[in-house]
Amino acid sequence: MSERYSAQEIEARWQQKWDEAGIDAASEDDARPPYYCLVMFPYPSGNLHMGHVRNYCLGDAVARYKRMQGFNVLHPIGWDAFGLPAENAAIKHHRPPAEWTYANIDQMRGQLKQLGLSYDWNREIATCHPDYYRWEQWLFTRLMEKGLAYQSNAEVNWCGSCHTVLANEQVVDGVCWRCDTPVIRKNLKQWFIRITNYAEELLNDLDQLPGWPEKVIGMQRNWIGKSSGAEVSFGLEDSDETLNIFTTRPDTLMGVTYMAVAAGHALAIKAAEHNPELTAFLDECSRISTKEADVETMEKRGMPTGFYAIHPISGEKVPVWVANFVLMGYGTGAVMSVPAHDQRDFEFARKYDLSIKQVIKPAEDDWDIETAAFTDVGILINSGRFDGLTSDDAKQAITTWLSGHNRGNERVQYRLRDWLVSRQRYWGAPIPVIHCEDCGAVSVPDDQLPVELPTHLQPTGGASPLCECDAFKHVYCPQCGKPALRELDTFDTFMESSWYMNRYVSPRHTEAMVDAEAMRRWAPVDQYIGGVEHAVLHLLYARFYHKLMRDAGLFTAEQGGDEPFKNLLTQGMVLKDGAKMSKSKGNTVDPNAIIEHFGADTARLFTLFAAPPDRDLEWNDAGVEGAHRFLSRVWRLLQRADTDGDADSNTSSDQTDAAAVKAIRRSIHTTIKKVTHAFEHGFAFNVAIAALMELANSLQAFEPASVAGKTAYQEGLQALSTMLAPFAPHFACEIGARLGMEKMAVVSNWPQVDEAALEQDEITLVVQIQGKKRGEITIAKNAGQNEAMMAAQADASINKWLDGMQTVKVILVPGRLLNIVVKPV
RNA sequence: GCCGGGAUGGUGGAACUGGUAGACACACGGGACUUAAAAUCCCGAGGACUUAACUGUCCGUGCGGGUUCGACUCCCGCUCCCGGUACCA
Repeated sequence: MSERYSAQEIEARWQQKWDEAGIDAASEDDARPPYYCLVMFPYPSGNLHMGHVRNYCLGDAVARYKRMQGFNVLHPIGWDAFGLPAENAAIKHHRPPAEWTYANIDQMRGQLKQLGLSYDWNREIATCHPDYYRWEQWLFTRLMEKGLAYQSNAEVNWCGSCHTVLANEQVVDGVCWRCDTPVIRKNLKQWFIRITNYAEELLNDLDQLPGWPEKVIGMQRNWIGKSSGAEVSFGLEDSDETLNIFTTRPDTLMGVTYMAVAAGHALAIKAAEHNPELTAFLDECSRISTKEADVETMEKRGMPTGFYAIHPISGEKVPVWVANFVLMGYGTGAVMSVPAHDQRDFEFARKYDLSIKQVIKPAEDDWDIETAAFTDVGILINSGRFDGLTSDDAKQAITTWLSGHNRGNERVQYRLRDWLVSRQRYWGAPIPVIHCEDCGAVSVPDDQLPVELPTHLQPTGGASPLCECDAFKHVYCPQCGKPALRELDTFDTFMESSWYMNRYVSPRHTEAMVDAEAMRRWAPVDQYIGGVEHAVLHLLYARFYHKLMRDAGLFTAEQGGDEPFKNLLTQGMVLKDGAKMSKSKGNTVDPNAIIEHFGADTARLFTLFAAPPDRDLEWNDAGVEGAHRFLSRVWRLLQRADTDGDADSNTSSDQTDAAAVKAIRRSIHTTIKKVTHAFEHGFAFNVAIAALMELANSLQAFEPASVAGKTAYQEGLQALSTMLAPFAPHFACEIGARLGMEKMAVVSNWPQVDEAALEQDEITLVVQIQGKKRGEITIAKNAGQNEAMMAAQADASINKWLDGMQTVKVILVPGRLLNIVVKPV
C-alpha cells in the first residue's frame, strides 16, 4: 500500500461523520463536568481571514482537548451581525443590509465548517435577529426604570465618515476606531448607560480575575482611572460664589499660590466679558483643543482672570488664572496650583513669575526648590498647624479639617465616562423608546417588544433611512395615546456583543433573556479567546453588562457569577512581512486557498505551531509546507506499520530490541506528559506540537524487530494520533481508524501517562567541574553520590580536571547532574 | 511620565519550581535514490580559536554589576523595541 496523504479526500468525510454522531453538541443533561469554551464571535464580513482562523483553531484545540478529558463542553458560535459595513455594502451593491448580512453568514458558516471546528451549531445565533435583540431592548427598559439609562445633552464624539456618534472607548488616538476619521466634538442629545455607577465594582472585580492577562487588567484599570483625593472649596473675593477643585494631594494645600481654570470654565467666561484680550485667548484655547495638537509639546500658556480666590485654611488671596492645560471635562475644570510640588505648576509659575511656596520637605536630603518641583511625599513645613505631619497623615488631617469647616471633603474621581449607546445608524437594534410631546421619552411596553427593525430599507449614505420610514416613525404614545415619534437612533453594536456569551447558554429561551438554571450550569465562560484589541471595548462592556443582567435579577451571582469570563487568552495578530494582514496593504493570505491546497488540518496545525498563542504570528508559506510534511510523515509511519506487519519475526528478541522497546515506550509517555502539561499550562500549543513531532521522529527511527516492538510501535502511533486530535482532527480520526481504534480519535479518552514506562534503569548524568560541563556518565538509576563520583573519576576526560585538585564539595542533583567543586591542592 | 510585555543561532521559537542553552520547525549546506527532477531518506550546522583528528580550549541568551557549587531563569542598575495610557490635577 502506498497511498498518499490526501486531506481533500479525508476531511469532508470525517466532518460528515462527526455531524451524524452529534459529538459537538453540548448536553444539558449530563453527569460530566461542564466546560464553557468561547471564541469571540465574528462580524459576518463575508470572508474569513487568518485572524479568525487562528482564533478559532485555538478555541477548537481547547474545546476538543477538554472533551477528550471527559468534560461536557459548550463551544458555541454565532454572528455579530449588526454594524456599519452592512450599510456601506448596501449602498454599494443596492441590496438591503439584511440580505447582504445573511448571505455572508451562509458563506462564512461554510468556511467554518470546512475548517472542521467543533461548534454546537444548534446554538448558533445572529444578533440582528429580533429574538435576540428583543432582550436587549427589554433590559434597556429596565435600565431606564432604574435611571441607569438616560438621555442627555452633552459634548460627544462625532465621526463624519460613519455619520454617527461614538463612545469614548471607540475613539482611538483621536480617530474613529473603525474608519480612522478624525473625531470631532459635537453637542448632541444622546442615550447613555451609567457605567460610572459600576466603576468601583468593575475596578475591584479585576482582582477576581487571576486567569486574565496582566496587560488587559492593567489597561482596564487605567481606563477606569480611579484617583482618590479631596474636593476643596475656595472662596472668591467679593463674591458669595466658590471655586471648587479636585486634588489628589490635599497635603500640599498650604502651598497653593494660584488657581487655574479651564477656558470653558464659568469663571473664565465671566472674566472675559469685559476683556477682549482674554476673550481672544479663550477662543484660541478652544480652537487648539479641537485641533488635537500634540499635547505633549504644546506650550503651557495662561492669562490672569483678575479674580482672586480665598484659601480655605489660611484665608490668603491667590490669583485665578486661565490655563490651556486645564481640561473642562475632568474633575471640576479647575485646579489648585502648587508650583513647589507639581512640575507643571512649577513651570507655569516660572514662566509667569508666580510665587513658589515649599510646604513638603523630603524625609531625607535637601531639595533645591529653585530647580524643580519636589513631587514626592515627605514632611509638611510652612503649613501652620499641619507642620511636622507626613504627607499621608496630612492628607487625612487636612481633608478632615476641610470637611469640618464645610470647605471640602474626600472625593474619588474616575476617568471612565458613561457609555454612549445611541447611534445615528440604520443597521442596528432599535432603541425601544417613543418620544411624546407631553410625556417625554417613554419606553416601549414589554408586551410590544421587540421593536422590530424594518429590514427592507435601502441606506443612501446620509441620514438613517429610518428617518424617512413613516410606518416606523409615526406611532402613538404608550402612556397618553397621542401621536408620537419613535426614537430613530439604534444601539451601538457593542450592546449586542456584550451579552451574547450569556445567551448561548439558553439560545432559544423565550421566557427571558437567559435561563437562570442554564446560567448555573455553564456560566461564567471557563475560557474566552480573542484579540487584545477589545481590552477596553468589548471586554469592559461585557463585564459591565454581566453585572447589569445580574442586578436585573436574571441570575444571581451564585448562578452566573459576578464576572462573565473566568479565563481570558488574548491571541496575537497574524502578520505577513512584519505587518498586520490587511486588504489595504495587500499582504493577506486567503484561508480558503490554504485549505484547498493543503487541507484544513495543515492550516490548523501551522497556525498553532508557528508561535505561542499570545504572541504575534508571522505567516510563512514554507512553514505551512512544513506542517503538511509532518502530517505526510506520520501518514507514512502508519503505512510502515502495515507493511512491516507480515515480517512477524520474533527472531531477534535479544536485549538490544528490549532496550529499544523500553526507549520508545519511554518516549511515548514522555510525550504524553509534555503535551498534557502544555494544555494545562498556558495552552503552549507550539510546544505540544513540537513534542508530537519529536515522537514521530522517534517512531520513525525505531525499527520494531519483535512482537513487543510492534506492539510498542502501535501504541506510539495510537498515542500520536489521539494527541493530534485537538489540532488536526480529521487526520487524527483517519489514522486512528486505520490503526483499528474503536472510537473516533476526537472522542477518545486523552492518553494517560504510564509512570512505569518513564522509569529508567540507567541514567545519564551531566558532570560539571566548578559548574562547567566536562562530560557525561551513565550510571544506575539509584546510584548514590559515591558511585557517581567513581564513575566520574573513571572517565578520563572528566578526571583530567580533577588532577592535582582537592574536592571541596560535591552536589548531586538526582537524575540531572553531578557538580564537583575543587580547588588546587 | 506611568502601566504591561519583550530582547535567545540566518529565521520562528524551546528550556518544568535556578541544574547539559539552542528542543521542534523553517531556511541553508552535503550526501543517497533517480537518466534527470520532484518527493523521500541520511548527515551537518551558535561563534572564535586550535588539532593529523568529528582533538582540545575559550566565548556565548540586549548591556553593566551581584547572589550561587551552578543564572536565559533570582536581585540591583541601565539600553533598546512593542502595546496601552495621559496636560487626569
